[in-house]
Amino acid sequence: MLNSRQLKILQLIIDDFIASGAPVGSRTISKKSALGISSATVRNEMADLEELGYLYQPHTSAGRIPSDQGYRIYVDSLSLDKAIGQREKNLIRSLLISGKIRAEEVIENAAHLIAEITGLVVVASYPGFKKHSLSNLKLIKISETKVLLILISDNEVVKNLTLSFSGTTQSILDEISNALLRNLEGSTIEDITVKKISKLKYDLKNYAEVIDYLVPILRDTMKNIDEVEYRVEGFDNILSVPEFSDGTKARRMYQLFENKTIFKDIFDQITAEGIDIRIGEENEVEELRECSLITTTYRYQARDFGKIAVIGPKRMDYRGIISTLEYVSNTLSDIFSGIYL
Amino acid sequence: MLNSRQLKILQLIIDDFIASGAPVGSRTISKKSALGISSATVRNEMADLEELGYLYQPHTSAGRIPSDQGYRIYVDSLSLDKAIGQREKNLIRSLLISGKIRAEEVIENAAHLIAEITGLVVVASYPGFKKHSLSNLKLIKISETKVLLILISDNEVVKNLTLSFSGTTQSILDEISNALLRNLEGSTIEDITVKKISKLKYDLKNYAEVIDYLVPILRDTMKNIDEVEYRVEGFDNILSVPEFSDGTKARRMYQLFENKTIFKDIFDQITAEGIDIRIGEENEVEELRECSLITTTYRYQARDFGKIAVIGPKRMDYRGIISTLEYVSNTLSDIFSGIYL
DNA sequence: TATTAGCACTCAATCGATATGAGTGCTAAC
DNA sequence: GTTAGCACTCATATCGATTGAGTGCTAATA
Repeated sequence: MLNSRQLKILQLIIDDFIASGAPVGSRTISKKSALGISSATVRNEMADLEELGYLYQPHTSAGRIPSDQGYRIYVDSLSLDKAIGQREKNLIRSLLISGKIRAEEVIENAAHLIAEITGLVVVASYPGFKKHSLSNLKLIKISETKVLLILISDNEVVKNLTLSFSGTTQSILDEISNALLRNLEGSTIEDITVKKISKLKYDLKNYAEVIDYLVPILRDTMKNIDEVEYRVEGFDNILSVPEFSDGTKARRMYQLFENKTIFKDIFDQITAEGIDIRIGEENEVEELRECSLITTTYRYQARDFGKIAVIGPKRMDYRGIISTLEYVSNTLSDIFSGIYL
Repeated sequence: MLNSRQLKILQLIIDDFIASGAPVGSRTISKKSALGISSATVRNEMADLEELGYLYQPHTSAGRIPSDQGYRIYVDSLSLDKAIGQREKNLIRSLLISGKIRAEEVIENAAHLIAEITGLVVVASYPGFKKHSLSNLKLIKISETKVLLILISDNEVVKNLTLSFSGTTQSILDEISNALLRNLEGSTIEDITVKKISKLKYDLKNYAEVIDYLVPILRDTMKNIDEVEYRVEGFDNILSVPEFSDGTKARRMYQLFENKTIFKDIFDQITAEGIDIRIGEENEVEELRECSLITTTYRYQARDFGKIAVIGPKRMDYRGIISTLEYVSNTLSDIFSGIYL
């Protein structure tokens, strides 16, 4: 479709636009390119590229701006060789392997780091929970009226739930905990049903009354476990991006990031491993139609995938972001596979 | 210092400025006031009020804007009768007593609600931890290499800490947990020292080796417990306030709210119970010099106080905010004193 | 046939001059 | 003490002219 000179020109225009944010004129390209081509020739090519839908003019006498299609060609033709150097890689690696033990903290670190490097907003998902099997469980007395339920999945995710539950002692709770664990260990968390919990009564005949009281409370509480949680880092970066710095837009963005269900939808759509790029209108989510979204997956333990997304204006440094994201997600996969423990 | 007419005029000017955000002229006040006074008279009074430092003009031919001192007089002279009606009170009460069990959730709810009502940013502190005594403790195995330490204070705050700790079983951990609790129960959390933990060795001679291994890990982890944590709600509101909606200012604000140590300082300064109002330059924190900060305390259990602050432009609805804040904090005190359980 | 120089044309952005009007301060009269 | 009246100030809005970056088209050139 595009000959190599057209592609070259398109790339130069987009590079320039990403850097400057202003429509790019033919003279700029004529001077920049090593093609030895006059501005008039560039103009002709530009007119062709516009006809093909890769560029457009905000008004007649202005330069060209890339369309979503233009960005798409540009991104697809990017070579990522040496987009980030060994020094940056070493820095990233050393910052991520910083002795944090909890997976959540490692992920927050990673998201924060990417936000710093890219100057954009980063959303990261924590490892899943409900589809994993229960590996440990404990009931702990908080006060006369409250009990804490700790659930641990086999992918090492910890959940705290508080139950309204009076008139018991820690030693009773310990016995119940042990019995519950014996009965439930290995079931996936979403499979823990009233039926399974109720079996406990046979196991702990002495506490039948307590169990009857506990069962409905447990069931209600388990329903409220969130499947996946998200972390947003670097929101303030977007406030410096001219495209979003006006109050109304910034506010809409903030509300977008507050609404975690949207990110469930976004992440659920992305099934392929590796880098996924959505430019402008390619985003199904209305609110992101003016943005580009670059997502990557990292492997968390054997079967689980976590996701990290960078969100910013379409005018972003795709090369650098893709490389950074790839490198960070690989490092995370390494960390979670236990290589650095 | 001020006669009653001057005070009345000052109040009218500030009311108008709070509503409109634009400098207030003499004609506006002359028409509005029921004083039956001409604009010329108002101008004379305004000139006096300016001389006294309660008003100023952004430029010669503009109306007046209240100074920090002006706001101070205004706020001190506010009557709060019926600032919020019974209907609003009932609504607030019913939304707060919504069956949430965890104190953190109740506080988040409250902060969110205040942010909604006031249209401003709300910062709330969670109950303290370190100065309270330990009431329960449990070590729970997460994986071959990780152990979860749960600490519960007598004011019902729960902390999770993850330790890097291999080669043990849950039943050993249970024994250690029980022994630890026996030794430490009742000590305040900040008083838990290596010495106290080390005593364990006499208690659990069989596990001396495990204890030796555990002690330094425990000590390091305990050091990293945050004393107080904060919740920020309604940041997006500030993006709609003209005074802050430009990108740079909004960003600085965001970073202010991200930096939780600043709120430790701010809250620590406020020692009195009840409502505390800081207007503009009255704030010690540089970043809040263009804002007003209204803080209130609620009683959390017997000895503990939590704090909630509303932050916004000096041009804010003091009457409504103070009343809302007072009502919410009283309701929280009631909830935490157990009245609604 | 592809390239380019040249030129007329477009249009956002900038600038300066002018007008508008909200609001003041002062004075003199009530 | 209050107020009508008036001159004055100054931010803001308006309008026309200018500028300049950039285009599209045409005709000449390689």
